[in-house]
Amino acid sequence: MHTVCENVTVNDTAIRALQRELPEDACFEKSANLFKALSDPSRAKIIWALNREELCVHNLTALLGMSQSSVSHQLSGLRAAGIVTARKSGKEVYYTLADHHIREIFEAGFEHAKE
Amino acid sequence: MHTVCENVTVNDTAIRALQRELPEDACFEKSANLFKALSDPSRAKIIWALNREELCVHNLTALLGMSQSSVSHQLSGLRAAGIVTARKSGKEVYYTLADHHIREIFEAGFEHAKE
DNA sequence: TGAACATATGAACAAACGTTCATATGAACG
DNA sequence: CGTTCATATGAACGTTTGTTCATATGTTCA
Repeated sequence: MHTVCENVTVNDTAIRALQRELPEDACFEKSANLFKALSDPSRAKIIWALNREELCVHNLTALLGMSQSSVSHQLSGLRAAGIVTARKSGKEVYYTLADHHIREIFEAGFEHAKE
Repeated sequence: MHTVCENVTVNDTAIRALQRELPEDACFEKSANLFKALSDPSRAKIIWALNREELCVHNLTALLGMSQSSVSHQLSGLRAAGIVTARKSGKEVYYTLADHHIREIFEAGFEHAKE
């Protein structure tokens, strides 16, 4: 039997109880992927901006001082992750946040970050 | 003058207005760092477990099927990021989530991730 | 003190990431 | 058509990240 440190509040059986509740690995991966989308300053800027209004790639580029290529690459990742949706209008492609959960999670983290 | 794609809803002056509201880079970095702490499956597991109860390193190791070293390294990062706090008791060190904001943000993202 | 246990930490390494550069696609308009 | 503008995409590159292995620190107890 492997050794597990014994103490008053948590013992082996408590661990086993927790283990039965432990969600599947896939859950943790999905959740991690969601947070990963928000875990880079450039993406955070993009998301902050899209949380204000629908914007096209050029707008984001001009607003955030990033290169067009970088913005485009990041948007492509965000779209693949289901964070943003794209709407094509002539030459331009307009992006928006995909749903209100994203807004809420981002806002909660962003507000918390500035103490 | 640089070119910005013109259209009905977003024009140059709207971009400039947004730009004035744009938070400082440091804000985005802090926010990104917060989300980064939640953006890895291993850390997500650790945080999920600590969201249930205070646990020592060995407990986490046994519960999550990770190596002791890996758990320790991750906890050290999470502590540096202010996500968890440590309490020493004899040989063991017990970890807890640092505050309720972390709980709420993690729970919101975790719940959203499983649709 | 010395052995056993719990945790921390440094070096090494492969994998993932974010940017840039160059170029491709595709729409608008003369 | 050909040019210009908006966006996408692939390759290359340096950086960051997460894990492992080995070892160090520190505590308990005989």
